[in-house]
Amino acid sequence: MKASVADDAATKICTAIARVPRGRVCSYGGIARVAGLPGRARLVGTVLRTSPTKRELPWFRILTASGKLAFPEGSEPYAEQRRRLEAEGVSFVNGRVDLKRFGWPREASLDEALWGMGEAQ
DNA sequence: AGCGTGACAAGGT
DNA sequence: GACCTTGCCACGC
Repeated sequence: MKASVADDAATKICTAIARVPRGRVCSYGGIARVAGLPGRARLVGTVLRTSPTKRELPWFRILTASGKLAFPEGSEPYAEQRRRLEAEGVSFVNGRVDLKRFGWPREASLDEALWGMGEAQ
């Protein structure tokens, strides 16, 4: 099978996504940072879009830095993601999630998250 | 090999 | 906040 997305990077990204706790969310850029790939938010999107293993990941806990879902409002994917998030307690206000409240990692535990990945500078 | 596209983000207006 | 512009870079054609 084709490794597509720089295999290595994809693995790191998937690992990072898998770490987002239930009832919490993380931005694409946040996942990229935790994965040790700062500035590569789009790569996270590419992985989720192309990776066949996404079924096993909490892909619905990933959203944009502004707290909005990446899918167009009204689309089926949007509905499913929002349904899954609300099912685990993540609330929406005006179509967006308050990252200060449901975001992960929290500022205080960012270091810990990076250490866990063994990617801290 | 070149080019448009995209499940993004940060900075400026 | 909303909108634009620029940076990013893997993918497909």
